[in-house]
Amino acid sequence: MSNHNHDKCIEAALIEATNICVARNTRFTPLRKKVLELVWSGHNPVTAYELLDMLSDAGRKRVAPPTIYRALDFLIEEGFVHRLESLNAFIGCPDPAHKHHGHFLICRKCRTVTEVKDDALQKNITRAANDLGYSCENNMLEIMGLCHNCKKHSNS
Amino acid sequence: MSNHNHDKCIEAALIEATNICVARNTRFTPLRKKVLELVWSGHNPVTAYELLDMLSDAGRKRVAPPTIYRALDFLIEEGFVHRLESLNAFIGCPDPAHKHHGHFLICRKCRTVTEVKDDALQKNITRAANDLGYSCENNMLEIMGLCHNCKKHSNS
DNA sequence: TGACCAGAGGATAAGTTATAACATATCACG
DNA sequence: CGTGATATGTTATAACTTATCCTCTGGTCA
Ligand SMILES: [Zn+2]
Ligand SMILES: [Zn+2]
Ligand SMILES: [Zn+2]
Ligand SMILES: [Zn+2]
Repeated sequence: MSNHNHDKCIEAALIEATNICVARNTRFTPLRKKVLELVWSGHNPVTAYELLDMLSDAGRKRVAPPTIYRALDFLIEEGFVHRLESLNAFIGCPDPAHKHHGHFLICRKCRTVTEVKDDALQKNITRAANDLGYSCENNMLEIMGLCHNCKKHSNS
Repeated sequence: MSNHNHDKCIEAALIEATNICVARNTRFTPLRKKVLELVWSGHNPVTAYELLDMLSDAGRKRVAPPTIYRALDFLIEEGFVHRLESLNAFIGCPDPAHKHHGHFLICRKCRTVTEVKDDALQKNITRAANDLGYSCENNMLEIMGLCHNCKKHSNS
């Protein structure tokens, strides 16, 4: 992710989410919008409690966990956010318009997360399930390693 | 998994673990053995606290969470047990002799879990990571759906 | 207009999962 | 034995998630 203008990422995510909610006639309330914006504060996963703190810092009076979890439920339901199971954390989806399962690359050093978009891989996964008699309704893939950047600059 | 003699599964898992620990010169203590046996009580995932209850029921005086978590750490480290991230639960590995990452099929109805052993799939995953500049040190794939049996007998 | 209803979100509490920190027991080995 | 390393016990608490109840608001439709 290096040094890009991240404001653009945030803005684009918010605009796309807004459009999708209009199209679906779902309610993109100020709270939900704010939480999505906070999720997009970086290309790193954030936990529910980090969001809680961020939201509380942002002028509002201290909010309680259910507030965050409800907003996240909505955002996940709409496909704006994915949950990273191995981290108990959340990350914005760069392509919420197309329904898909979450496949992620996670850098163990800098914690940058990149979403994998690979149709061949998804087909391969579905086939593997079918081969063993299972249907594939949902699947998650989380790959832990070092990102390009951290590989270069590090010896571990 | 249907109706097999599950005692054989348990016995085989314990024997193999014993052999591996002898070969590696690691300590397969009574506690660790007991926990592995409990993990293998079925082909379904068990949570740490379920293990805690089982262990406590099994005559011993009530044990505390760290006891279970430490035993699980060991069993996972040795490859006898995998952790299912999406369920916060644990399951025995049918092939601990060969190092591999955990790829699972999980039936959302009966909770049976089947481990996928598919080298082509693993290669595909590693390639997908490399394509995006990441190394793949570790990865987990969890596929949720219906097993063969539940597909037949159900309408949902 | 005003009764009604559904959904969002605030407040409180509790349930579930996991670890920190420290004490003690057991084992391997000289 | 004595010593260090590893394993287990004990207590407390952190971290994550959900249930429940209640109020408010905005829309629907006699
Ligand atoms: Zn996505
Ligand atoms: Zn990195
Ligand atoms: Zn395995
Ligand atoms: Zn099933």
